Amino acid sequence: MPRSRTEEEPRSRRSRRQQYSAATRQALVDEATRLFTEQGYGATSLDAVVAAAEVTKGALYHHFAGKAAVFAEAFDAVETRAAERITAALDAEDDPWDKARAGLAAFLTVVQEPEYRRIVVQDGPAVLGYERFRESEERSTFACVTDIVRAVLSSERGLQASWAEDEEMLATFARIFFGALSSAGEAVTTSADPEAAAGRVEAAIGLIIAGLQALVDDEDTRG
Amino acid sequence: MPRSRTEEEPRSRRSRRQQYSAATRQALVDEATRLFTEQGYGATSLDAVVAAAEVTKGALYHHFAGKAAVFAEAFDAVETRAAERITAALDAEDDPWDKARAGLAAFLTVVQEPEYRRIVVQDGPAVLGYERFRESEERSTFACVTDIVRAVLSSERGLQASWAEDEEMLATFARIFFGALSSAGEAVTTSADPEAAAGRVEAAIGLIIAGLQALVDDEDTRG
DNA sequence: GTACTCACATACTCTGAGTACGTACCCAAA
DNA sequence: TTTGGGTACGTACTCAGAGTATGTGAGTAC
Repeated sequence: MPRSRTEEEPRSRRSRRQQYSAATRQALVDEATRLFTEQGYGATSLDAVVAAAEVTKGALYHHFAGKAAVFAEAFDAVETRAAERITAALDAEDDPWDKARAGLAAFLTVVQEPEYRRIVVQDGPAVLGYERFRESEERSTFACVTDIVRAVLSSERGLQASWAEDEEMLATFARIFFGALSSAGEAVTTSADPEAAAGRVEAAIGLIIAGLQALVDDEDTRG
Repeated sequence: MPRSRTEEEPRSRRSRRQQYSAATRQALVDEATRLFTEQGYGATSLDAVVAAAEVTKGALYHHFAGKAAVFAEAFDAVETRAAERITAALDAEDDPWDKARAGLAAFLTVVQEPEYRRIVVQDGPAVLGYERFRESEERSTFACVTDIVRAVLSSERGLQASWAEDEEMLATFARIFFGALSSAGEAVTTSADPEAAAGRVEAAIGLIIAGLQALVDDEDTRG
């Protein structure tokens, strides 16, 4: 039994008009994401986007400030999905080192996807500007890496050296690992044998981590 | 005493006209580099470039295939200079570990310069395409890192584990360190206190390397 | 029902990349 | 010295595409 129209409607908060509007906006973002991924930002015209979404430029400029704003929306969506997937992989593990391994694998998977590679890695910095690019990164994928590093450093079986409590040193380590993983992911993607390349990356990262553990062990044994 | 004009002129290979032409081309590249650095690729019009170089679009399109070709020329120049500077820093050292330290410092310096940040890091991938971007990188700065890693791995005081001879593993390590350094350089640049940030980066990288050495030492002591 | 507003569509402007073509000057051969 | 040709530009254009101004019709509130 529907309530009075004058009050707020809890079942469907948004009016029909608002729902249509949201659908139009979503269609624009979806088609833009697809075209940006296939052709890149520069080679994609807004005419092509609005044609694919079956609307006109008027609709696009009603919802967005301009071409860059559409891209920003697509960019955020892709980055958010990427971060969510990595986070999900992390949440499936309890042990910090298992988290690290799972996160590494998830990261390597994500950075190989066309949407992420084209929109985030290739066009992101140029279109959004490096500053804004970095901010988005900081909130999503980089945050994942920071979580992993923090988990490893603070675990009982982890690295307990004095620099583990230094927040800035932690950020530095996270930044270094993040760059290493991004670059490594690129190497995996462009490799002729991605499986083998991923194995080498995991082995190399594993060695680096084992090395850090060895340092801690040496400290422990010496007192 | 000038020779016959019909023969080749060894002292000045290029005719006056060719010299003028080369100067025009160079002026275009120089001004384009400056404007691309200041405003970015997208916001820089070719009209602004030719105006700054005091020529017309006819001259530009005589020398270059288009806007992207001008950028590619500027890009290559910036990357080449960066690689030369890092190489010079490496050549000043003999010991592999000193090379690594000097190379790290040189790398961190280079990636902080506006030309490199804007043209290579920010706009390079989008304008040239990731494929071509990677190829240029491979020949210049990434080659420097590979040299460092190779030197360290093959030195007597270096890491002599079995994976040191594996070329693909070497490339993987180089790729990882390269990404780590690039990302770390970014962190240094955007830091409020770049000096301190650079110190943290060098400390963190130093720890990672020390960890790898510790692994080798353990192997040695055990047999 | 009526006035009002939001969500678009249409038709335009305008910047900037790329092109077609004209021209002056250098250089080599006659 | 002349002449012919090719190079190195300059000039004037086209055209695609981003952004804008304004019209309009379907909701929505009262």
